[in-house]
Amino acid sequence: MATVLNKNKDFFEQVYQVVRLIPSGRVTSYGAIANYLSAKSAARMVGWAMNASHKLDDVPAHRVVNRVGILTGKLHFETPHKMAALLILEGLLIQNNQVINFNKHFWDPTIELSLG
DNA sequence: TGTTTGACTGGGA
DNA sequence: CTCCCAGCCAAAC
Repeated sequence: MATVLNKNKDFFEQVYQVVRLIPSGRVTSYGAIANYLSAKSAARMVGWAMNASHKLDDVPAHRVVNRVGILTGKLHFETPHKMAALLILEGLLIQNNQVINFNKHFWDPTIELSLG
């Protein structure tokens, strides 16, 4: 089963569904989500979608960082330190706005959701 | 209806 | 190694 998601929904909703599947203590990148949804494109759209996810409380946007593991979206949270704080509570190490051992905690939807 | 922007990414200089 | 540029595509103006 390659698609646990409802592709009939809007692009934004597709992004939300993937983000909701990210386990606690794990992180992924905008590009990874974009790659899983519409094949290697619109990484920016994922970020744009997250911007509209504020109204939703089920979308752990703090688990989505850029390809290097930097919390680029922290400034869009309620408070700048909110994003890092949430990740730290989940057992991650944040230093200099960046996730330590990012590759170790990286959660790739293309892998995690296709092999399942 | 056309232009600008953006929580990104990869490649080149 | 750091800095710059082009591509990506939907929403906002």
